[in-house]
Amino acid sequence: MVEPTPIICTVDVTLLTLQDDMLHVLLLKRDREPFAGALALPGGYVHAEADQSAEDAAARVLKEKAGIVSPYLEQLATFSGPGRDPRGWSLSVAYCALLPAELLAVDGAERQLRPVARLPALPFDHARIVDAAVQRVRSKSQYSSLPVYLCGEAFTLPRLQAVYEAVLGEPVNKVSFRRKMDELGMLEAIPGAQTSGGAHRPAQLYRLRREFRHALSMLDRGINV
Amino acid sequence: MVEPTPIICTVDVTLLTLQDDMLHVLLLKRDREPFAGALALPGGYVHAEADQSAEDAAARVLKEKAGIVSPYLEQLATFSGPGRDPRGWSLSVAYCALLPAELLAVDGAERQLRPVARLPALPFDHARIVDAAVQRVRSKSQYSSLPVYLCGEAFTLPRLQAVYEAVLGEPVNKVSFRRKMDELGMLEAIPGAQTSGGAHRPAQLYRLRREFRHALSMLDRGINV
DNA sequence: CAAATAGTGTCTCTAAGACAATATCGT
DNA sequence: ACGATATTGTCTTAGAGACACTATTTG
Repeated sequence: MVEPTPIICTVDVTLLTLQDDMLHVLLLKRDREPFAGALALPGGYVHAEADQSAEDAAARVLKEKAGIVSPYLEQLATFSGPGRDPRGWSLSVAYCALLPAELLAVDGAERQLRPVARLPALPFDHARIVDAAVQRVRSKSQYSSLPVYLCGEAFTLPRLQAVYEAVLGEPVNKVSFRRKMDELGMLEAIPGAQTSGGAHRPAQLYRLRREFRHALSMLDRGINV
Repeated sequence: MVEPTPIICTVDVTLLTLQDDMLHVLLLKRDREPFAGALALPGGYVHAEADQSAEDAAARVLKEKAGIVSPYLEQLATFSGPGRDPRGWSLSVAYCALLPAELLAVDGAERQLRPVARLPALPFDHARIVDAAVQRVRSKSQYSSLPVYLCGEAFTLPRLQAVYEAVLGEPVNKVSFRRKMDELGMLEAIPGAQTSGGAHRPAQLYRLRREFRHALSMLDRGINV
């Protein structure tokens, strides 16, 4: 058998963040064909010369096209077929990244955050990719600490709870939430650091324990690939 | 920017089955380079001309190389990099299939079932792929009905429980198991059908309800992509 | 009826949610 | 002291597991 027809190999990254307590996705204005000028997910070719893996390519694309280095980058799924890209039979490895909104610079035209609940029409099969990302994040948030990636370095428990609620789209029980966070043992109170300003009791600030900074706890469900 | 260097696009399928109450994986003797003669996962190029998607390619490979049409075929993850295939920078979309052992014809030399707990050395990164498949199946079995794909058409509850225990590698509570199966409402007793032969009470035979034949219940955890 | 496995009833234990009391701020 | 939000204590409830009992077959 001979080498088959080359296949277009790309990566696409769904970068999710929280704005106004709603999940938003980063969209970039495409600067070349196909779909030049349209808003789309950051994406690009896998470069055999530059990349050591598809994940490397995703990180590179995110850095080059959006100037972002995300601490969380997870492979979602791979989408493929003859019809998803007008250039021909293509295959795209989709990734999902999470970032606190504070670390995200968006300028009006080129980079935009759009709420995932009201997306514009997207080129390729990017709508399906965003759907898969949101579903994955929701699902993992039910049993893992994934939403901490949407908070900054320091956060209060009420704030973290609000983030969980925003991601899950439903209220969570306060007592159970705190019990769970306590059991997980991933957070530590920042000594002496508390919120201030409101006309009410200040809240304790927490941060991820060092051991968990770069290793998200999945409760050993073995879901992550 | 010009089109980048072509990338080798393949699929690999981890077909798991149960033999002697242990998970086994199907390995084929490779008939061409690289690694001709070695045992490896069924795999092959994605054909832009023939396949409508990578999943199609996986189904085709399984059919052509092993003569199998699996009712369950799930995308696992995509593995890529310059070093995993001696032919060059390659990308493989890995799939996981499940099949009852009765439907699997293995001849001594060309096709073999090997226990996942004692795998021979495998070419490429096939060992990692099998690991990912086993992990995924174990994980999903904790909250879904996935193991029914390892049983045949009809099965008893004690048998199904044994399958769960084999997959999970730990005993499961009989009462809870039956309660759960009952709640799920996916099984139905086959009227009048019972096991026979043993010197003991016969067991009721069950089958998947029609609604669930081709739609595995994931308990709405939204894990599947 | 004895042995063996199938199927069920029920108690206990654990985890999650509801509810409400207490704590600590700014005004 | 009052309003507001944070934090904690405890009761209730739902689900999972332990255990033991009943049921049905063959020899």
